[in-house]
Amino acid sequence: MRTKKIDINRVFHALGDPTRRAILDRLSAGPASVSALAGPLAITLTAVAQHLEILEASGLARTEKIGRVRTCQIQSAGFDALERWIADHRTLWEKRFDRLGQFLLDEEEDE
Amino acid sequence: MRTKKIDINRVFHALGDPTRRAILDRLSAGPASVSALAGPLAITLTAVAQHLEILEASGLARTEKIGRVRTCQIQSAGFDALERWIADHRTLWEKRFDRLGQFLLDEEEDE
DNA sequence: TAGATACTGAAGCGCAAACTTCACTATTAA
DNA sequence: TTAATAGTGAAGTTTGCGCTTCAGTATCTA
Repeated sequence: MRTKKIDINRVFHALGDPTRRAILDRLSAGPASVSALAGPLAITLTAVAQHLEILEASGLARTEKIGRVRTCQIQSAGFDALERWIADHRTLWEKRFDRLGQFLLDEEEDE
Repeated sequence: MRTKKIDINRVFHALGDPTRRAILDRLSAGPASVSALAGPLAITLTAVAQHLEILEASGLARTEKIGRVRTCQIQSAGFDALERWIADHRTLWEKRFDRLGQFLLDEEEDE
């Protein structure tokens, strides 16, 4: 199964906005129409549609229009890319890390 | 060991900027001074310092000034919070997910 | 067929955020 | 003690982004 290529830059930008994360929260509970998403958010339908474009382009959501209703749902591709990015960076720096040093710094931080 | 509370909003905002991710890339290879970080980036020292403030506030980096040199390094707290967020949201929606539906959608996507 | 519903497109507004400049302080080196 | 280095602080510029309005189009319902 081939997977669409995800631009990690888009993913981070998409997740940087609280409203878009709220939309993803809502979609976590299951698919929803654009109107349903707009409901609890105090913004216009247009604004929601714009957020959805960004979420789609980043691979975090997918939408499909049937009749006059556009149904939206979460997509894993964006999340996969994000987890990969974290894992990559983590291994890089954890490898060369002075664990004692960090431990001491963490202790000191608890003032 | 008590851990400092991380605001996930700050984390996402911090990671939303490519320059800040470049700084983290560089810090993955080990600690660096502000000047060293500014070197390869085509921006002023002041700009780098501003990015570092944001990275610190989000728990993605820590800095310490010794003499006239401020040394910067990666901090795990921000990354931990990020991974937690992904894990939380993933389980939420994966639980109620129609796997066959997604499979078909993924296939269709490979045009 | 008429009206309501569900969105779309284009254009514009306002603010936050990234970046700059420049003057300044503190530390180290000659 | 002079000069160079490393970074800080405040203030201003500019651009992008989230949002709005408003005028459409397509679809469904009575």
